[in-house]
Amino acid sequence: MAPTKIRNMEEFAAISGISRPTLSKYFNNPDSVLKSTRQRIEAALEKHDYRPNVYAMNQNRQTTRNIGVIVPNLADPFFNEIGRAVEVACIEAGYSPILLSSHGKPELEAENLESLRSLKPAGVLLAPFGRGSDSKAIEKFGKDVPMVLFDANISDTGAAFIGTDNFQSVGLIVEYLCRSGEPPCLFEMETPSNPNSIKRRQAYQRSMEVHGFAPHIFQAKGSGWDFEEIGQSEGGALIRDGAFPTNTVLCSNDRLAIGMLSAAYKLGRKVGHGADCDIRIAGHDDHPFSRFTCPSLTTIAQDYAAIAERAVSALFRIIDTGKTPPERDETLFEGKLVLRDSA
Amino acid sequence: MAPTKIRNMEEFAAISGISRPTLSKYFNNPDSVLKSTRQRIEAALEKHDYRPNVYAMNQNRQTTRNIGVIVPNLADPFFNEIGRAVEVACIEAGYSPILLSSHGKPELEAENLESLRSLKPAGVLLAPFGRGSDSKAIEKFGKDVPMVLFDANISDTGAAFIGTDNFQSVGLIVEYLCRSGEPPCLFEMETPSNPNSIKRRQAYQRSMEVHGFAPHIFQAKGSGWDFEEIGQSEGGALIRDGAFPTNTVLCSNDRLAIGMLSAAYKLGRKVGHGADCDIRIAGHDDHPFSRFTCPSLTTIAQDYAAIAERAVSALFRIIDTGKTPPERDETLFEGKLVLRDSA
DNA sequence: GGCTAATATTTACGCGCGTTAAAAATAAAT
DNA sequence: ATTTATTTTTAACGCGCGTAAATATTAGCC
Repeated sequence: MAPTKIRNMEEFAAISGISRPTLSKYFNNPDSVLKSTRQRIEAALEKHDYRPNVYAMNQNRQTTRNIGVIVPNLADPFFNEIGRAVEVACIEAGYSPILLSSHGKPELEAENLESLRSLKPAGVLLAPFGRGSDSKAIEKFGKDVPMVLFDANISDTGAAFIGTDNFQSVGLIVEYLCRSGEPPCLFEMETPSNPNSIKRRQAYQRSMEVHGFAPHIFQAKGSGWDFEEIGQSEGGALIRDGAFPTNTVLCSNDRLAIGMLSAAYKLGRKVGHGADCDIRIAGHDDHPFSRFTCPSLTTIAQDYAAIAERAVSALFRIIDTGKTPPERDETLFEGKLVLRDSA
Repeated sequence: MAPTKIRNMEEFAAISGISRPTLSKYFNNPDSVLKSTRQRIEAALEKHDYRPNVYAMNQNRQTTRNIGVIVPNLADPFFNEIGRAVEVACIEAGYSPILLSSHGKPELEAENLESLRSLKPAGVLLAPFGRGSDSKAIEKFGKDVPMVLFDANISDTGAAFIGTDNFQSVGLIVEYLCRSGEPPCLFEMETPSNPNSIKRRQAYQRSMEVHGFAPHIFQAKGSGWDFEEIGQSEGGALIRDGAFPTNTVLCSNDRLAIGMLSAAYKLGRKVGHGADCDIRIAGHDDHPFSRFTCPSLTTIAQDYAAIAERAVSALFRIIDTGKTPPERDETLFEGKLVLRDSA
């Protein structure tokens, strides 16, 4: 905020009385210089408002302080929240996150990886599509750049995977539903784009067996990311036709459930666990809107914060040590049951 | 995808038989070289997979091909959609959009502007908070970098503003509500963070006068971005207490309406325009979820695509001509009435 | 005060590309 | 074929900073 405009580090060195190499060290790591000189630099910084040229900084550096973060779709509140959590964790660690969304298009995922490549990121946090992902491209990328996967796993790809234990979480809600009423049917996509869906289906089947019930799985046609639409049309048709053998439906994710709740309302079916209710509907993910559905949605909350924190720290361990640990870290956090009115 | 790894433009010049300055021209604007040489370059590019170093490219350039896009909150589907539309328009124009979210925190808006500054963007598209924005910082930024505002206006700031005509849109829905039933009350935030809210209040008042009705405005306490929560608690209390003098409520935006619908459901009030309904609720913005609320929400759809296209073209006109037009472009697009079941 | 270890300065080179000016080559026009 | 306009090549410099090596300075500790 001073009258003097500083054009480069040379000038700032002259005006601050600190040598340029020392300044360079400071900007790359403020703690790498003596406390007294750091204070001198920061005092001068206050007065003269100089910022090093980002492009010149990164040009000669083998690795920048950029962290790429790629999620399948920022419009999906789940990825928005977890993306945000990851972003914050990176900033706190002194890195510059670059958050990219593939907007629901798997081909954009590979493109995003390529644009990241030219930014020479120190590491990448990737929530892959799973099915639909160009897994070879991702694997190749992971060999060049430190990469940690989260939310959805691709086996043997990336240095680590952090996600939610679908077997635990689905087991939890199936157990609750069985205990509190009729056993649930499962409603999911026919060709789920997300590998978690597959895990959840398996978990559902296993849990039902454990409780001594026959699993009933209903798969909605259609693909893409319009889950609410599909839940409404396909799920609504199933309700209307009385296709569900029990009065309880577990949806593979909240967005399907939201669509189905909408359909149930239109059909005049009362959803909930009250004596006067026709059907129970539950979801998975604790979508931000599930508190405001009619009725509010019983679901499983994933531990965003823990997943983000762990994914980031796993990545930084690799970046700091400079080598991937021999054993691939696969950490699964537990989901928590969120009881609301719909089931 | 070739075995040879090219390290820099010099090597690529050698291997492709094109001189380095010509390559440099090509990468900055493929159309600036002769068609025949362009084809030669692109043929070589296919074989050898070289990409110029982004950092070295931008280091000496006064202006990059980066376009900064800042929205208040990407978690809000409205900004997500319009941000995405703007992003696509930039890519189509051959620029690299950098989409930043201020995550609902006005102080992050200024920070985002600062981080953009060091990226030397060719231009910036900003959807400001309005109230809460550091309008001086924004104005100052606009003097240094070509900047176009969208969604929310700040007078005399930036080279242009593109948004929705709230007077038209609110007039439209008020007219519909008056014509089809009891005149609407207005439900809004006490201290709206968005200047559109203020415009909508004024538009509501004027429209009610035009139709010969007394305006009834109800303001919810609370601030921040948890509109659904506020709509549910505050709006729900108003319904419960019978505070609304008519049976129709126009919410200042869909997210408030979604919260209010949730509250109405909990209270057992039937929402809609049927004879058996207790209350009508309408919104504004055509939030992606408003099709799936219970009942589906009657609202106003903004023309995202038109706003994005116009904002981007206004910005590029400035960038291309190198100077801001003498007259500040203020374009307002009309909203469209979306009739659904809630009102 | 004297010693050692840590830190800062001086000097100098290189990164990959933008950019310019003059010379050469090519294309377009007559 | 000749002239003219346009494009490409050659050659060379600079950008702002990273980084290395040698030297000078400072800090910490008996």
